[in-house]
Amino acid sequence: MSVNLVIVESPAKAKTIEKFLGKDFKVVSSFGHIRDLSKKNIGIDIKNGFKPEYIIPDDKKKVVRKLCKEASNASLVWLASDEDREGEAIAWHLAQVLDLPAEKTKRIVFHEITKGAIEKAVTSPRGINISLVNAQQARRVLDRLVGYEISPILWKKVQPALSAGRVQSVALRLIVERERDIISFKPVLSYRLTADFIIDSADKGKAILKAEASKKITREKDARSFLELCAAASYSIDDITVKPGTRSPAPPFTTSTLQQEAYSKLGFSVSQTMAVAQRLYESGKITYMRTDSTNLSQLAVNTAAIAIKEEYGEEYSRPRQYKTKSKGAQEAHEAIRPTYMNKKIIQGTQQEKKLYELIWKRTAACQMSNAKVEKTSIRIAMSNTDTHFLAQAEVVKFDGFLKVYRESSDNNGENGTKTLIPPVKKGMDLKYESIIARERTSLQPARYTEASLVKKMEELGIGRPSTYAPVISTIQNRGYVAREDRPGEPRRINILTLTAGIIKQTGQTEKTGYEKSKLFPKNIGILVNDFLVEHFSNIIDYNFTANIEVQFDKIAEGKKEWDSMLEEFYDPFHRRVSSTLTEANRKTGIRELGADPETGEPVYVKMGRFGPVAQIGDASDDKKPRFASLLKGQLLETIQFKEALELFKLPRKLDEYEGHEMLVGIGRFGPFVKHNNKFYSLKKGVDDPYNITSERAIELIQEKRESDKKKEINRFGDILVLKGRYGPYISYKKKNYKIPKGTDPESLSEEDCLKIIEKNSGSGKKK
DNA sequence: CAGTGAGCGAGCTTCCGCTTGACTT
Repeated sequence: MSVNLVIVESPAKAKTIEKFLGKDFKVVSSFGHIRDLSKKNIGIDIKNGFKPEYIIPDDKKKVVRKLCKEASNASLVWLASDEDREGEAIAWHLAQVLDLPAEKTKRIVFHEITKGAIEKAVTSPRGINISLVNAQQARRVLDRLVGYEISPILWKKVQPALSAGRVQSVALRLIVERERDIISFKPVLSYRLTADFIIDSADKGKAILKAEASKKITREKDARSFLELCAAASYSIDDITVKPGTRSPAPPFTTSTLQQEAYSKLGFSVSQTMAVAQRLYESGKITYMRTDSTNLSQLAVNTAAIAIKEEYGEEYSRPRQYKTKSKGAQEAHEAIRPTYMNKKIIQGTQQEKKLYELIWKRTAACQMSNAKVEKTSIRIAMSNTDTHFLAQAEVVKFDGFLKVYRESSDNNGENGTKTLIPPVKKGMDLKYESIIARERTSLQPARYTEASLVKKMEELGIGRPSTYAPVISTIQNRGYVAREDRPGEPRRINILTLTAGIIKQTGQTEKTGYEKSKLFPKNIGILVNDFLVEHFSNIIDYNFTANIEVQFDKIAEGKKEWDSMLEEFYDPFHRRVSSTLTEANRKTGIRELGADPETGEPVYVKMGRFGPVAQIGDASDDKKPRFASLLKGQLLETIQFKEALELFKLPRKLDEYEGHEMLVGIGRFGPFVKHNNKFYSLKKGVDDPYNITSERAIELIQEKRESDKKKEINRFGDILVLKGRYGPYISYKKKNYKIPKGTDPESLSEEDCLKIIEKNSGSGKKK
């Protein structure tokens, strides 16, 4: 009975701590929260001071049973959940559920998992801070009220199974508003004026000095007259300035910055990063990966200094501590760093190695010296005008942290001036080799990537490290947004080149609007957002979370009662919920685009039951309107009249072939020919469903039959033995079955196949 | 998987933050 029981949130943490504390202590984990609001009704007794109805979720019952048993065997229980709002609540729920008497219970906290920190924590226990717990309850209840009162309105007024919430709805709003910025964006044309000057020095030979003119030009006419001026001018260097500067490293990783850098440097999605980091954490290679803190333990700072001096030399080491500056940070953990800085490389999968290396480098860099740079700018005057050219270069004099880590920049458009500056002197005369006026367009606002959305959410203080990845999944799962690529469109760029006094005009095609893995809003997402902006503008205000956080802080400080805070919020909120339910119209996003040239009937687009549709004519007793689904990527908001009419040209009938009609259409997987109930895909970039001929369709059918024949190993009536991408398999009545390992697919008889099918369909539970 | 576009209105959907497995394909 003389055992000390320590309860922490994470099992990996429990394992480490147990080692530090010795055999008088048993350390177990609660696996996060052990109780939550009931899902029945709303889980809150609103009329009774917002009393929460807590239940233990099914997947937590086993843990709780175990904790109960351990607690009853212990003489002292140490609640060591994190030192933030959620952690305090976990401790409180544990005390409640495990029925721990006050004299048997101690609350301890530590911010880093080091022997010293834990030993110190044990010497200074405290009680549970009920004000902090109440702040968490207020947070939890408010989120439930918002989510569970608004979502059902969407089911009635927009579509079933949709959702709204304090965090997800703001994330969605960011994406929708950015798309609108792009839609209304008008590119501004201008000319970029660059020159290559020749430097001829006796000892080093010919070199090129690249420079850009100070002038802003928007019209081709002006670009041409400027080049004419250039042709007549003489050039000389009239000023050289050299400025020293320093660059300092970025702070160590938090969840959000890790997600951003893993995305841009390694191409990991946000959820992928978290999954890989989780494995590194569980195998003891890195510290906890869900954190908003940039704090490093003293131990980490010291070991980093040793590792850096050993690897790069004394002059590269510069120990630093960082202060967290993000909004609403709760600082329960350290920054994300390697557990052991002396391990630069680890064993593991490719992904684990890459992510670990990234974390190691970032951590090392933040404990390294500043880089010293020298910025040189050279001004080149023209003899016949005030306009001048400027050549700029930056030379790294001492690399410092840049030796291991360079943070990726957001604006991937501008490529920094990497030009080396040849030896030049003030007053030197120059000759140009070429001067180019190149047309360019201003860049449209950038669509969010998963990673840049996380960055924005963190700036606004919405979401927490543990929820960034899930929220991004939610808005995709609801069909509000999709991660997509866009091929971009070619655009003709005008170029004027001056060489040897002669101006030549040429052109070049550039790709504009190319997008890779960006978040695009979908029609239903836009409708939901607009509905929420219209009826719940205060909830999806970008400052809503920041404002209520101030209230939560007051509760945490004991300066405000949590039920009265909720009442102040709920009364006007619920009135708005009721009035929206009775008054708001159904939201379909309907737009009338024009009149059908054939019948004169109105043409609409709107959100239908199965997605966005175009419609010709109105429904009446004797007439049905015609419908056609919008194509993937077409928005109700931007689709043009002509594009809508195009949709009605499909499906299109072709000639008969082998006694069956051929039909061309566009389905979920793109354009197809349907023949005798079988589907044949059109070739991407080759065939066009609006113009494809019967001859070409027959060709496609025959090609597909040929390639299917090659896949076929054997056939018994309905049962097919086929060669697939992942090896041989059996196909029967549109279902596929794995062939057991070590079986020769050629030798399978009909009976064998039936056995396999029977065996595998018996256990096939469908979700 | 390649359509549908309506309804008598059953019964369901949904939030945010803590934390990891338990299941198959």
